[in-house]
Amino acid sequence: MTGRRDQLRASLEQSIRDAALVELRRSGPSELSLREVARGANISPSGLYRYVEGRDGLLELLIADGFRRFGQAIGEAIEQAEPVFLDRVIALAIAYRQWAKENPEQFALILGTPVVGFRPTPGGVTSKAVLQFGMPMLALLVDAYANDHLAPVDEADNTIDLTEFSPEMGTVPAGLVDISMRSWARIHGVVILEAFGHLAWTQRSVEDLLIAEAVSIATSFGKQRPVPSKRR
Amino acid sequence: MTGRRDQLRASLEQSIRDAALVELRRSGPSELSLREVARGANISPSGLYRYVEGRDGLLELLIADGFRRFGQAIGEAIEQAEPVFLDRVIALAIAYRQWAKENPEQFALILGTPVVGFRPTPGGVTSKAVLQFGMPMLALLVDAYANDHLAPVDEADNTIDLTEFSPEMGTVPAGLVDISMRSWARIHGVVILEAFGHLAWTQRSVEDLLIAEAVSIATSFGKQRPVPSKRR
DNA sequence: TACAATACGAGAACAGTGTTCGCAATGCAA
DNA sequence: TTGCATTGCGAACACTGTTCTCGTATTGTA
Repeated sequence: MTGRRDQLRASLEQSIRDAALVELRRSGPSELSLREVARGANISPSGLYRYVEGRDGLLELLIADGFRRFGQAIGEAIEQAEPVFLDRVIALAIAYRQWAKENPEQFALILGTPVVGFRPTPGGVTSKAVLQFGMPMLALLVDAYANDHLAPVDEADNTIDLTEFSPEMGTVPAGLVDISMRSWARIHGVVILEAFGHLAWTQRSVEDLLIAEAVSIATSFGKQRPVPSKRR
Repeated sequence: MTGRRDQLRASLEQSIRDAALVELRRSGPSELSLREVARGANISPSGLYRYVEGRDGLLELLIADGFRRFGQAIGEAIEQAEPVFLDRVIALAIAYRQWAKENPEQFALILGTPVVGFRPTPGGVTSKAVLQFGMPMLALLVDAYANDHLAPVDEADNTIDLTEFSPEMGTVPAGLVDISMRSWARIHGVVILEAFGHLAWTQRSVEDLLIAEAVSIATSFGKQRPVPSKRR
């Protein structure tokens, strides 16, 4: 099982992962060069094909890794925040932006323009990672809903079966999924505009903008409670 | 002025534009092939360089064209809507999504992952086109504000000088620019998530989601007025 | 009209890319 | 030790963007 061959293979797989990440950070998603990765991993270009299914396979590796790390960062940020809906949404938003700023190439790789010719394998590594990514955000809402921190959700609406994606989540009211997607879209909208340089023309603080969005999300969907600083 | 040479040049320039658009629609932004465009325009690859400054120049052409057409589509949609804030925001959102769906490659080109190695020339074609793109959205808010359709905006806040970008707009309260960016981000967030396939896992209607966002934007920033269907 | 200047288009060439194929060497199990 | 699957490599192929050179065609001018 752990013969010499397996050890070498494992170590080389790691080298390739590392070299690919380095190369991604240097060149961006669409310019990622297989030959350059091979050089970084001290292997011939053709030899790379024993470990990776061409360029698309390498990208799938990086995409899965990106979703996994991004989701983990978000999950940790939410858990470390006070167990209050508003605080958690703000923590989520800030963590979302921070990860995007710290990993711009990987952020662009997983949530930017899809690399054409690449379709994630239905049951493959990517699909699983995408769920690991999305679950902390949905769980935040499911938790808040269970703890009665959310404004009433239309339960009469049909429910959505998520067991296929996340067994422990089970079935969830469709309204909750809508809220989740809308909240995600709002945070994502600000972050991706900034990440791709479309807010560069203004001097306004993007962080302030993002926090305003988070507060707005929390007050829109959360139970009304007095906010100490400002009231409108 | 309009000698034979100028005619040929103008016609070939058009051919190149057309061929580039066709090629973009076929292959996507990062795979756009200069040689393929040359083939489509019945010219040699090297001959293309008499008309276009390499691949980046060709992309700048397409980016400028995309921003221009996108902005125009949005502007027309807003003008054709009833001169009511809510209606106009909904029209904006729907037009935004529709253009993205009808021009997916160009949408990805102008608002997706930036093509690395490409930086828009400061005073060049692109910068101008970006403004043509953004102005209808900002104008929508400036108009609504002037006509007293908006909730009070903090005027004590400093104002932002836009004469550099748009002479007729002049200086605008910073709060208005913030609202504009936040509104844009909310619509953009939904649309780009859908465009890049991240909402494919759900069966919920993205159009419903988007309209809900538009309504929420209008009620957040607009003057309160009774809404016939639902109240919360 | 004749000429020089300019613009133009094409072809060859270069360095780079992803990918495939066959061949030798190596590790492993029988 | 023998047989076999795994591994890595080099060569090759068809591409790519870009540059350079070299005739040709068009233009403005003398």
